[in-house]
Amino acid sequence: MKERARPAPLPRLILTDSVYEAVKELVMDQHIEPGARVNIDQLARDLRVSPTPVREALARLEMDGLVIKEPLRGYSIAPILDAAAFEQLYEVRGLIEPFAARRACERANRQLVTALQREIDAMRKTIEGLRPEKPLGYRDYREFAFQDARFHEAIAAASGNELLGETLSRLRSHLHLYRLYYATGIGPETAAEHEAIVKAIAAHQPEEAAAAMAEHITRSQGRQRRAFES
Amino acid sequence: MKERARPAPLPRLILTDSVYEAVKELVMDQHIEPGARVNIDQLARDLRVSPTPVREALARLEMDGLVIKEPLRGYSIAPILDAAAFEQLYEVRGLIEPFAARRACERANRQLVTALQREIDAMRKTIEGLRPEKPLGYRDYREFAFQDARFHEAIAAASGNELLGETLSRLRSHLHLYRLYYATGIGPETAAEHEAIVKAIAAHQPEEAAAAMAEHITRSQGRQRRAFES
DNA sequence: GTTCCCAATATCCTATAGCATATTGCCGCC
DNA sequence: GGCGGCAATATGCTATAGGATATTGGGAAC
Repeated sequence: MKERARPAPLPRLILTDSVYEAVKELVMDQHIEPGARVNIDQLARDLRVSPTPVREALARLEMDGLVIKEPLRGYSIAPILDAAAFEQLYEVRGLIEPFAARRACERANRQLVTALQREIDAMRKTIEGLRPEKPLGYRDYREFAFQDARFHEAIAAASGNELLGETLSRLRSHLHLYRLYYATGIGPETAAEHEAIVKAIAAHQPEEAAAAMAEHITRSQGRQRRAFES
Repeated sequence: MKERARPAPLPRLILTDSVYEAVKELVMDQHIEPGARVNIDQLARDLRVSPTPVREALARLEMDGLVIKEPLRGYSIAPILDAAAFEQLYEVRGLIEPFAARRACERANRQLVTALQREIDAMRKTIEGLRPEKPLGYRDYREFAFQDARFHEAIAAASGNELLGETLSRLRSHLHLYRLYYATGIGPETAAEHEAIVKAIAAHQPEEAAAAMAEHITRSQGRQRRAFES
């Protein structure tokens, strides 16, 4: 028989998936800075896995635009969004998201409204939980960014067009944008604008919902842009 | 010294990229049918490479949605578009492409117009080159599909928003859609509709360009849908 | 002092071997 | 005759070793 003394280094689902998520978090949480080289063997040792799943994970992340592979030099973390890419991202969001909001409103039911409202409440709770005297940790920004993302994803999913939601989450720059939240400052404006969108959906007014979403995207762009230029 | 008698099995750029393109063509050209299992080792032997680049290529293709990975069963070719996904694809295209056409028209110059016109002429040449008595080979459909794709990509690229073009080409279903061209039938309608778009762009009429593109998408959807239901 | 060349190093890329798990066919049992 | 369990097989997953190439540092020549 064989002895079973191996310490089981990771939770073990599909190793490649675990590595993919792990590296994604590593980048998004600023533990690796943009432009830095990524050594495959080193990363494999750190995560206690073999290089093969690391390679597969990096190949996926390259499709996400989060890392860049140069022919015989290896992988490196993609640079942060520049001003032009930032404007382009919001132009595409401004095109897609109001459309998704209109569709979602046309098909909306009670469940969707309560789910969206629950997300808003959670965000308000996060904001209230912050102590002014205590500096904001990256976990605060992280939580806030996730709540924002979940709200927008829920609307896209409710549009009845799955491809629309996929297209939105594939906007590779979303991941980079997450990093920007660090500088954005967490304010109650986001929750208020979300509230306006939900109100229009609850009233079954598709055009109002689309307009509220467009307004939200524009204002969000303005907030991020201010933080961006500093 | 070392002897150099190795036969150099592939052109050798970056092996992973070559495998990626090779598998993509294999699927798009119907050499592997949807739903079929893909054996990594077998594929590696066929292409005369080691399993590692095959793994990386398949990981990328999974992000494209062209193959599916099941936990401990391996990869298989993604199933063809169903009717719902087909309608969703055209809904998204109908949202994005007229916008791209409007932007491209606003920024258009002489070069763009001539480039687009050249593409249309090439497509007309392809159509005229077909002999009625000779059955259409897959190379004919392939050539036609590529010309159509190049036209749309050129407009998206000219929009001034790179992300718009990337978003469009990332619509994973485009690859699947290519397979549909086999059943669509090649007609002169496509070239004529392209012509209308270019005419609007040449006249610097952004709204007309957007309308012409929207009309083209709708008609294309109708043509494909007919072939789709057979 | 600067530039060019060479060597040493590091890293990626390829290949192969061993392990774990899912699947399939067969046999026995009910 | 149908069903459940078991064993054999196939396949994907992990790990490690060796070869090829780009990069970097030092030394010599100008």
